[in-house]
Amino acid sequence: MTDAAAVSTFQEDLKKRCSTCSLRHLCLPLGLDSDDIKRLDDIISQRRKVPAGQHLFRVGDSLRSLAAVRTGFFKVYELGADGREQVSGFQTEGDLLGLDAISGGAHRGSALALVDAEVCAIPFDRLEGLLAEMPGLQRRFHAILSGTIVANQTLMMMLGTMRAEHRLATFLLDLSARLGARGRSPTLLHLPMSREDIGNYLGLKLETVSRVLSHFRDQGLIKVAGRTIEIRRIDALRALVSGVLRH
Amino acid sequence: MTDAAAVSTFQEDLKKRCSTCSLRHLCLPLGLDSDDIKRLDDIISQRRKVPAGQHLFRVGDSLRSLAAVRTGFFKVYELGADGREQVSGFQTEGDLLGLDAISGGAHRGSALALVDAEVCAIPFDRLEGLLAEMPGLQRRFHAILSGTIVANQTLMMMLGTMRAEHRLATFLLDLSARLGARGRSPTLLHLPMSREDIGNYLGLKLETVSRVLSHFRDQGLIKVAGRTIEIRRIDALRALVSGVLRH
DNA sequence: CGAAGTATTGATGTACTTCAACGCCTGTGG
DNA sequence: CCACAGGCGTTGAAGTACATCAATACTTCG
Repeated sequence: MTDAAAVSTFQEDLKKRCSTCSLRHLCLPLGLDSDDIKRLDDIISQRRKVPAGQHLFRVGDSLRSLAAVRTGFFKVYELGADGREQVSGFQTEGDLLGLDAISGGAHRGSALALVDAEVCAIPFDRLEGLLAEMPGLQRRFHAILSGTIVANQTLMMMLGTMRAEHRLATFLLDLSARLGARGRSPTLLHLPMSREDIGNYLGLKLETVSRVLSHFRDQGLIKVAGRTIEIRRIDALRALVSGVLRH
Repeated sequence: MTDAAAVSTFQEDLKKRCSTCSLRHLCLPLGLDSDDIKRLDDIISQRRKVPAGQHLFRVGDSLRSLAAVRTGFFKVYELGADGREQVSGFQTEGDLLGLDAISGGAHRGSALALVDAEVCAIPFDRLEGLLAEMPGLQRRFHAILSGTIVANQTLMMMLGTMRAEHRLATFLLDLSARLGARGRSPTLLHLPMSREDIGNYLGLKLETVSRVLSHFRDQGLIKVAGRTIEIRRIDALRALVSGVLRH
């Protein structure tokens, strides 16, 4: 077996592991050699189950590990000065949790499992060591951090300028795209969070969320059955967001 | 001269350089040795002037360098699908520009100098190389990226839940704190941006910004003279934000 | 089944927007 | 020097999108 073939085999092996571990976006395609793969594998092989309703971490917990979501759904929220809750995001398969804790060393928010979930724990100190030695991984990690900044800015734009309908449409399309990218149905969504959580995330009240969903349903854009939503006319939702049907 | 003393001297030297270069937050305190300092110094020593009204970069420009603001004031904004502008932040002395471009390699927004400005350019490929070799610098850089995420989440919370008065108060306090941390007056603010820019950033219309500022003025919280604002009762602004005077 | 949490829908209230008029400042040309 | 134009900011009046309050239905689970 040639070296190249050996590397290739190892990469295939890693791909499988990462696939089951929902770490595709971190692991691939990095151009790793076999040693690198072993060491990365050691680090990311720790797993942890989090039952529905339990926290993966809470505000103030010190950062030991980042977590990559393998299965399930998390809600990350913060508490304002006056105790009000603010949902800052929903994480599912393939998403990383804990990035906000890198600055400061302690978690800024709490991560609650909305359904039974499993995560891969990535000890941060060991990851830092690997980053220094693996330029491809370093680049990928920076891209993830930067990508999180971009995603937040997109949400900011939404909260700053969009009307309720646009917000909901954007939310549904974003979820659809993320689930689709992970091999799930992009049209049949099982939202594990309440209307109130959605509203909180989008800067709306739960009644408004409900009303807008009903409105979409009446227009034939979606089909609503409790927390299961089927997107029927994704093109129309996109048109709504991009302003073609504005006003 | 002992090694320790040599290092200390070099750090002092770096501190001076970085101070003039507004890079204190990147350079210190890292525990660098003399070689490291030289190499970092090489990288960050490139400067560039940007006259008022000109762009440092525009959407789509490929990322060559990050930029640390030395003097002046920038507005970073993006264009939505329908062409509407969305201001995503104001950067001044000591702030880094271009972090959102790390993922994707191209700038997601445009950076416009609101007044004559000067920046230090930090070639990104060379910075990446240094990060791999300098653990302290790597950690600091990750902290900055993560800190940007946190700052954006704070803004998100603001846009999602706060009322107009709270937004303006938060905006003024944030600006005051940032300027104060860089040795400028925390109470006498020269805002180089228009009311429209402020409103855009905060998710409000320019008339609302004007009204709220007038309201603050009538309450004796601030003194307004065009784009110069003097904070007179910073405690009252803080109380407003923290919800003590809610409703 | 009953109870509690969650979702939908309606009626009313309000914070912010929109539309509009006017004042202030800066620069430009006669 | 004054006249006038064009930006920017302030203030008022009317409109609207969303919040709030409230009643009813659905869903889940002991």
